[in-house]
Amino acid sequence: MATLKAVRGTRDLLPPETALWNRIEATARAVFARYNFGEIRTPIFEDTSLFARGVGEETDIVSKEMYTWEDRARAQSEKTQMLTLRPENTAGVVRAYIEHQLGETGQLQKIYYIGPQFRRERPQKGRYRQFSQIGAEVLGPTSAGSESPLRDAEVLEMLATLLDELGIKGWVLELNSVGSAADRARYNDTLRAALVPVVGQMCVDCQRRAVTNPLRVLDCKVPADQPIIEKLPVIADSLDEASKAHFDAVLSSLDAAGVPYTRNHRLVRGLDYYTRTTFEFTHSGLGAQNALLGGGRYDGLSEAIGGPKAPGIGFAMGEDRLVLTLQALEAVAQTKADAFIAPLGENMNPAALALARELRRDGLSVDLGDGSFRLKKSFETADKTARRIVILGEDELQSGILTVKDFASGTQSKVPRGELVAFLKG
RNA sequence: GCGGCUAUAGUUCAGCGGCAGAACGCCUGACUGUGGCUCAGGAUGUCGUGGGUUCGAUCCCCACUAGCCGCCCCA
Repeated sequence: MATLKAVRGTRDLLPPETALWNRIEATARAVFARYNFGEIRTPIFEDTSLFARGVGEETDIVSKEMYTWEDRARAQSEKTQMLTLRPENTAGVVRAYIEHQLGETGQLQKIYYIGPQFRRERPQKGRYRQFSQIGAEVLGPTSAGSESPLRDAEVLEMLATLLDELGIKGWVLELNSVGSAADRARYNDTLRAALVPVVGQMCVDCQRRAVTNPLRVLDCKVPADQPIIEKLPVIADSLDEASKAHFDAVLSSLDAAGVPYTRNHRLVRGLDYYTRTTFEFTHSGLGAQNALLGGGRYDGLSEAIGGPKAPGIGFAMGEDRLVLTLQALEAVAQTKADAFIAPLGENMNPAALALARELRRDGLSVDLGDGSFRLKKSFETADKTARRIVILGEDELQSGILTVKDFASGTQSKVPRGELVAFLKG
C-alpha cells in the first residue's frame, strides 16, 4: 500500500516551528487589542456565490483556484447547494456583518481573524494550497466614519507597528489608489487606448493582457517592456477629485505618523472589490512571492453581496510568509524545559511522578525520564530537552535532599526538597 | 494551468550499467550514581512510484507523483 502523505500544497507544522507560529499569532492579537479590534471566526466554507459575487467572477481566484463542490441533497425535495472552501476571508467577514446587521449598531466595526484559507494553485515556496492568513477589517456605516482616510492611515500605521513588533526587518510599504469603480473604468479605457500604438512592441503576455485585463500590463516584469510601461498614463491622473483628496489625506496622515511608504502607480491588485487605497507590504527575502500582506479599501463590497452600504478597509497577511521571513532572519530556538527529573531505578518512578506534579503545579516546565534509564542516558536525554537535571535516587528520597545539575554552568547542587521550586525558578 | 531543475539513511548530500556510501544525528561500550570532549564498535535504506530497455537498472528511457525555481496570479 502506498504510504499516505499530506496532499499536495498542504503540510504539517511541527515543533519547534509551531512555537514561532504561536508567537506570531500572540503578537498579532496583542497589537490588535491595543487598537481595540475584536476577533471574528467565520466558517471555513461558504456558499460559492459569496465569493463569485464578492471577490469577482473574473478574478483568477474565483475562475480557477477555488475548491468547490456540490453539497449532497438529503432528500429528493432538497435542493443541492454549491459550497466553496474560503479562498480569502474578507467576503466572509462582510457576509457576517450583513447577516448579523452589525451596521444597525451605528458603530464602526473593527474585526480581525486568523485562520486557514484555500486556493488550488501550483505550490511553491511561500505559496500553499492551505495557507493561513491574519487579517483585519474596519467597516461600518458612513456615519460611523468608515469612509474616512484616517481609517486607511490608522490600519497602515497598525501594520507598520505589527511588523516591527514581530521583528520583520526590512519591510517595504507600497501604496496606490485605484479610485472608485468609475475611475477605474475610465482608466481602463485610457490605458487601452494608450496601449494600441505600442502593444505590438511588447511581450506576448502583455499583448494578451492588453485585451483581457489592461491593468495587468502594469505588473509586467519583462525588462524590455519597462520603458514602454513607464510612459503609459498613470491611474492617479484618472481619479476624480474625491478620490484624489482621499488619497492625499491618507498620505499626509502617514507622513504625520512617520510611517515610511513608497507610492507605486503600478500596484494593481487582483480582487475586484478594491476601491481607492490599495497597498502591499513586501519583503525581499521571499523570492517571487514577495508580498507579506496585501489589502485595501472596499467601499462597494457589502452592496455587491446584497448588503447595506458599508465602506471598509482591510488587509490579509500571509502567516506562512511571515514565518519564512522570520526563519530567514533568526534561528528558531528549541525551547527547553526548566528541569528533567531522572529517577534512578524503576522503583523510583512513582516518587518521580509525584515530584513532577509538585513542580508543574508551581508553573515549572518539567520533563520526566524513566527509572529504567541508566544515569548516563538520563543525562544525555536531559541535556537535549531541559536546562537542568534533578536526580531522584534512593539517597535523595531518604534524605529529602535532591541533586540538581545545571547544564549551562555545569554546577551541581544539593537542594532540600522544600526549596526546590524556588531554586529552579531562580 | 504552462516551462525548467530535482528526488539515494532520521538530516544534508556524494556515487556508479555489476555487493548501497560519507558527514552529522541515533544506539552500545570504555565510564556499575554524572551529559558535553575523546576513543572503540553498531544499526541505518522499497535508491519517490509504476512501466520499459538490458544477462543485469539506484544509474539509461517513458509516464506518474512530490518538492524547488520561473510564468500566471496572489498572502
